[in-house]
Amino acid sequence: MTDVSPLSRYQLAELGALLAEPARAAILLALMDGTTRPAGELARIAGVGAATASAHLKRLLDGGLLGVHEQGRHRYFRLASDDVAAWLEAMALPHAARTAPAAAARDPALCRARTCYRHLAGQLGVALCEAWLERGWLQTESDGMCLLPAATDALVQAGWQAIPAQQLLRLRGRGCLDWTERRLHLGGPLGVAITGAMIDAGWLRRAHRNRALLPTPDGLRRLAKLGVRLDN
Amino acid sequence: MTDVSPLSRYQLAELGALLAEPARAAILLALMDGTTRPAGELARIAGVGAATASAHLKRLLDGGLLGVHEQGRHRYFRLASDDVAAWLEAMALPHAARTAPAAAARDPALCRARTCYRHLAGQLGVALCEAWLERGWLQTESDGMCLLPAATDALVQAGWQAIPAQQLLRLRGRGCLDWTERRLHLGGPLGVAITGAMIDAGWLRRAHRNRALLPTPDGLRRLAKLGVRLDN
DNA sequence: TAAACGCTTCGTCGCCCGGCGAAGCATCGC
DNA sequence: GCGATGCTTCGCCGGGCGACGAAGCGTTTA
Repeated sequence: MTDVSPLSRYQLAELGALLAEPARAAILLALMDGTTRPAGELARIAGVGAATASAHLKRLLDGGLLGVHEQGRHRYFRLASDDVAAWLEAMALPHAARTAPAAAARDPALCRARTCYRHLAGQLGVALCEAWLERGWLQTESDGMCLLPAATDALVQAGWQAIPAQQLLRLRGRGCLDWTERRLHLGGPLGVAITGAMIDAGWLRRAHRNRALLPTPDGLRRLAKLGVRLDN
Repeated sequence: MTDVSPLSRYQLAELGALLAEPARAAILLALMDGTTRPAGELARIAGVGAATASAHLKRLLDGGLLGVHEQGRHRYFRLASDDVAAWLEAMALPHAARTAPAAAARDPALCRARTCYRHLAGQLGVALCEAWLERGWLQTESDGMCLLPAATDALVQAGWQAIPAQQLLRLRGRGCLDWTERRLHLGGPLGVAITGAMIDAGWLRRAHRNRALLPTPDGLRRLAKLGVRLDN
């Protein structure tokens, strides 16, 4: 059979094989929050020895899923890009289809708002993306999205002061498929910048146990001013 | 480490393992066009013996990626759902990021329009979805999308007669992430119905070698009437 | 300079699993 | 009813790979 598919059986199998080991899966999941961790810590998280972890990390590196930053005798690993994070999120789709109600019941906070890599996802992430598109604050371009001045004006009016408007307008965003909502939310450098600033400003608070983000009462008020509301 | 992630390391590894074998990957890719094929044919496509293929099919079935329809001494396999097809498309993302320009150069037709499972994807699919959302013909709901009467009126006016308007209005659609465009196109039963009817009506023609869809001159005219234009 | 540390490489072991042929079990056709 | 056909199950073999300990290498600390 001639494979003219954009992804050949071998490439697909190769990608699958990278995930097919619990130790490697654990490493990737640990880096999903955008953190950068040394090899030793990842070995401990994965529950394997240093030698084994080193082999896994080399394989993930060669496979293009991880990036590395060498510093002295340490090697710090991170996900190669936002794309990889979005891709890992998307991996959860078949699983989510089967267990979505159960998962929602088990951890509603995670469905309401969480980090996807380093940007905002969940109901709140989707609501923000759609509301701003609706209002014309966010514009889809050929590849990605960008903010318009109307948006930065509104942000400043809502008490935003973390990042200068000029800088925000230069950042590019990108749609990222949300596995619980099955709709797009705002990722890319723009999404990361906005989310990080909202956390710093106390609009959102990181949960300790997982990737959930907890909106503060003040944050909810300010977000509502920006047209972003949670349904329930 | 406590895994409170919605997808545990073991679940992620299990999903990866399902793809990690070229034979299984070939089976899944062969079913990506929405076809239903008997075990023997899939064995031939995968290039393995009947016994081996049977084991692979059982595993994919247990993993929830395939569905089966028994008829006499034949067993016909298909992808379990549109979700699985969308998920497989999404698997191509890290690969597409690396080779997107090359792939586009190699097969521009595939990027312009193709089937994703059984619905329209590529530039044309994204253009259709966005144009109809823009015009208010397509409405996003809590889970999915649906067509509004304004859309069916326009379809009839453009010469559409394949499916009665009443029936179209009842079908549900769903956003499906496009791996070349990184934006949503219209999938789900609604997307499947519209795409199938467009092919039947001669607006689009299936390519022989791959999943590309070739718009006919007549089809392009009618699509333009419906607000759907290809950029280039 | 020596010892401690973080990580990788090497060598080895053991298990998992993909491959096949043979046999078994249905169904279809003559 | 009998053989052909499609598929599954069973048993076996072999290769691949994940696990670890030991050794090696470079960096940091004392």
